[in-house]
Amino acid sequence: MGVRTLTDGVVRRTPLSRDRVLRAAVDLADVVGIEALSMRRLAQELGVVPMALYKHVANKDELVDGMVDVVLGEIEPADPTPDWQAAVRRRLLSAREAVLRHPWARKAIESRTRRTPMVLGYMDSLAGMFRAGGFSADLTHHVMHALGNRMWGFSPELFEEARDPDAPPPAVEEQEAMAAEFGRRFPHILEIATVATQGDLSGVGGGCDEQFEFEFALDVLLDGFERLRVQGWTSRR
Amino acid sequence: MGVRTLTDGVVRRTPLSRDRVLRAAVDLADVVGIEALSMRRLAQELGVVPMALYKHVANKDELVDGMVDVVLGEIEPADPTPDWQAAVRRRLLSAREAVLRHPWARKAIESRTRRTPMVLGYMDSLAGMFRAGGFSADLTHHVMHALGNRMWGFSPELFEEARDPDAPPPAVEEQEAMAAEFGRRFPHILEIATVATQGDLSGVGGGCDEQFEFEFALDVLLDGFERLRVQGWTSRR
DNA sequence: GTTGACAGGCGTACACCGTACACCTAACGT
DNA sequence: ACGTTAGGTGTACGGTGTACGCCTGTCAAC
Repeated sequence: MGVRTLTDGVVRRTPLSRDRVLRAAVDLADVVGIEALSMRRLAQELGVVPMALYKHVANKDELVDGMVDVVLGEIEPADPTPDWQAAVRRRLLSAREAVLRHPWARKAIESRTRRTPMVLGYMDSLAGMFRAGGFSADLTHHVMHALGNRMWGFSPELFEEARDPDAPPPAVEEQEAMAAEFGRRFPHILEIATVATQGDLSGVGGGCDEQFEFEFALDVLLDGFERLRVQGWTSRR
Repeated sequence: MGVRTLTDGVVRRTPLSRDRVLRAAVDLADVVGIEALSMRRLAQELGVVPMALYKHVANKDELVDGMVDVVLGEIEPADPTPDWQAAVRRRLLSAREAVLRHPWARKAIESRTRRTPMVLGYMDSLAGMFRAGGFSADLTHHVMHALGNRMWGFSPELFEEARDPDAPPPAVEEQEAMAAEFGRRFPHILEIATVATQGDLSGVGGGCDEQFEFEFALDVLLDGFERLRVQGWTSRR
């Protein structure tokens, strides 16, 4: 025991803290992905026994909640602008940047159900931007719902690339046969993919410019919102 | 062993099949929720050993894919209408009904990454409705992305009710104190909730009419789409 | 100083999960 | 009559989250 005391006196770990745990979790998830993030793995990364984490985090769900809060903390604060549309747009693109820095954040946000103060704070400030832009509380409410997950800076990936990266590209003839069969069954999707990739079908679905899609949808929504606002839209009740 | 043969001859289970497995999984998930659905539990429900399932389903992911396909099979097929907007609207509301019948479907669809033929078929037919309505392949592409998960008939729940149902309602004074604190930190959300619930704050967030929110957002999008269509919108490339 | 509370890290243990692998058997085409 | 095979069985492995009790270093109060 004396020995332990001695070495303890020399090398002392910086003690854990909720903050250190969350940061480590974020860093780990950035590297290995959210599905490979386990309490055990995280503990190992921190040079600590798994149960030690539970002194700082109630359970894994709360850990993920905290991780989301960390990401949200990276979003630039709202800046006051007379043009609500530009302001909201800028804010959401900033949120998008934060989310894109952490590939796991999308899934984490989608799966979360608890609304932490951080989450509420963000939503509140966003709602405030609409209010300041002249939206009624009523309209603001529905507009927030209409934004949905896009208020976190992402839209669902319709064609998430499930391509196995180290699988060899299939033979040309086989590829053509599959394309033919595909085109017979799903002609419109083929057509869309052809247009989107300018004819290069070698990675159907992987060729979507997600940033463009996000801004496209966002602008459709914001324009629609503005139209409703100027015409004094109100839910009849 | 003779005994076994004898009883086997008398009571013979109807054999498993991929279809029976999927249906049982859907029914089970309807009752216990998707997170309580395990291969073991499902096998038990079917009166079979867990590994037996793997003769009909490659793994759990594929099982869930199949379950989603079952739900998608409940969506009413497209009906040809000159009015693309009404047709799409009707279709998505039908999809919504199917998804609402299976509370787990939302999460399952969100988490799925593989696009089964059934999924592709649905997306293809939806894209076809836009094409038939006069949308260019280009615009159809982006419009599908903009729909996002709403094409499956649901939008993200911003305020999923995390309320513990058997927790006793807090004392009135305590509730008021919390409301006061809440209002100080999140004034706009409080405001919105007040409007949405007509002053009854006894279940903030739980009072949203999801159906209304879905249709509201959908209409904003569809109207925006129509506007882009008539003005001949095209992505400059 | 001594002591006692306590915050925080440790170790063990449990129940559950998905699924690889070997086996056994009933049904069927030849 | 017989080999093949589809489909259900049993066992086992490595992983998960986390409940519970212990042990120790720190620090406030006496």
